[in-house]
Amino acid sequence: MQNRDIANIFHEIADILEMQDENRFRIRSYRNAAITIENFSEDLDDIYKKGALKDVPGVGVSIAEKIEELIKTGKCRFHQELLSKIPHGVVDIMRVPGIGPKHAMLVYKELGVNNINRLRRAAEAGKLEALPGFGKKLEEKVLKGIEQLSASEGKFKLITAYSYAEAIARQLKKLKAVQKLEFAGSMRRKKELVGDIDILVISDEPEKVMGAFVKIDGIKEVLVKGKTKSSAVLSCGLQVDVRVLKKESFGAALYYFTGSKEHNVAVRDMAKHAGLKVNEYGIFKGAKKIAGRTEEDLFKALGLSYIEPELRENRGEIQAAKKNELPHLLEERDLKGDFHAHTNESDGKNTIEEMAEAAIKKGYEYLALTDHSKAVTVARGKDEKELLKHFERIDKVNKVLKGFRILKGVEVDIKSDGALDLEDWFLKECDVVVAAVHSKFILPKDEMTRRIIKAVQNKNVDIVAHLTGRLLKEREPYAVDAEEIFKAAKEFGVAMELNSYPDRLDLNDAHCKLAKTMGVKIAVGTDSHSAIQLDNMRWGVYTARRGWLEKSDVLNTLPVEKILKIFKKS
DNA sequence: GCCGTTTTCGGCCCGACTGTTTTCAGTCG
Repeated sequence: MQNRDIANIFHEIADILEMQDENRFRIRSYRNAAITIENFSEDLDDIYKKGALKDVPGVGVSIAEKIEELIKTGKCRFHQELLSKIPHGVVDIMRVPGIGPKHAMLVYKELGVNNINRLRRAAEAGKLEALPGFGKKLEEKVLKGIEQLSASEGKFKLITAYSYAEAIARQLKKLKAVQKLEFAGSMRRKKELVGDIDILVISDEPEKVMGAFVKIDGIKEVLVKGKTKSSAVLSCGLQVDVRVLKKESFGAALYYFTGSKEHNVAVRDMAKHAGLKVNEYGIFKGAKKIAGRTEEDLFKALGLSYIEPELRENRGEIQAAKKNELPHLLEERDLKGDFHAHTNESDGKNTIEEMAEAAIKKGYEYLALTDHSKAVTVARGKDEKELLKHFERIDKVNKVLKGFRILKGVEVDIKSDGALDLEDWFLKECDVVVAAVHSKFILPKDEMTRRIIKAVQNKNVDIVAHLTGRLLKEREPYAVDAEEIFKAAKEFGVAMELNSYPDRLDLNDAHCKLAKTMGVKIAVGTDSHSAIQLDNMRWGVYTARRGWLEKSDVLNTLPVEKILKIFKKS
């Protein structure tokens, strides 16, 4: 049973308890546990075997027992009992915007509505209007909500959200009334997938900003329009929230609306114990406001060092900030090169020269060209002989480049038994060997893990690329024991790639943090298939930052001589 | 149901907007 499945069950337990109007703190416990589990990089299965379930934050006696039951039997009696009272479909109803636990329970009890389809029929028949607490407007809202639900199902890749958000920001910034504009929310925290765009604006004329926002290009429907807050849905299904604030409280609002919710709750809890109140207008000691203008002021007032947005997930950053032990996060300008790029030799678009030129423009000292090996036929992979010829061409280009070096590399395929697709004598000739899986994604976890570890053990391998093979919103990660592979990587001095391709971001943030604590070096690479894609490094750096990585954790912050020494074949 | 530099019991974040209501409950972030 995967972490994801266990988390889903705890979410559902929380949902049902909510509908039953249970103690809200009990509900929160299940919710917290679910959130922790879905973000956990280690498999609960393994933690259970180590007997360490209760070390997981938010997991106590009761939840640990349920996890054990789920791992052993695949089921949880408590969950089943709850479901016998309130079926799946009723819980689903709460996904309709505007419908919460109270309304969902009401329509189930009064009208027997037990799924979204029936809810729609009931609304269309005008049956909701008559219910206590409902009315004509709420009924209309439900119908709209159901429509919206199917349109906006799922989240958006960070890169997609950015492209929409930046377009909206450009339009809003044209207004004189807009003095300052910032993105907040999960987008500012650089989560790989985001559910909506949060925009904060400083203005003394909020009506003008609200008025202009709801008329912006690309808006399909306005959901809420208030004095200082409006929400709208774009035709792509992405929701945009805009809030207008005064200068004096902008820092507090930016902090508040950046989240995460879990981080905010923990910080406000801490502040409360210190006799302070934190809200989106500032920090208050009694009635007196002691901070609010900037985020820096806020952290100071809270006795914390500044926490970068990417870290605000309540994963230990608050404790670290108290002790002034936060990491100094990686920045894009720390990077001196890129270890993963393709040319038109295999499935890339550009030539050796064009790729080098683009890397030089980025200010890099080196770029590894790592075309595919022969087994990856769809990518026009090459054999040893062909790649040697390719290397000769690279040598020629290198001769005329000054202060820059193209590293001769390959992305060698890891075959299903863990053997490499190219012979050792050839791999020895390479400056950089990147190894990766490109086929048979469906192997059982232990086989896949063994397969990759076997590649790690090959003396010529320097980096393992895109460990889980996931494609965001398209392909699930394949089953693999990251911790075991990191152990091997540490032992054999192999680096793990953080693939910056915006659809991959593989390793993910949790993997990065785990690798760091295990002392495994990370290579941030773009896997570029064209010159322009070298700019994708940005997305990898964001994920690295979310994974607490510092300059010293990342291999391609080193100068080329050191890199060559590290990669030197023995 | 979880948790502990005040605690093993008594706490557990905070405000805007909406709709259905005449003062507030529900939902959302």
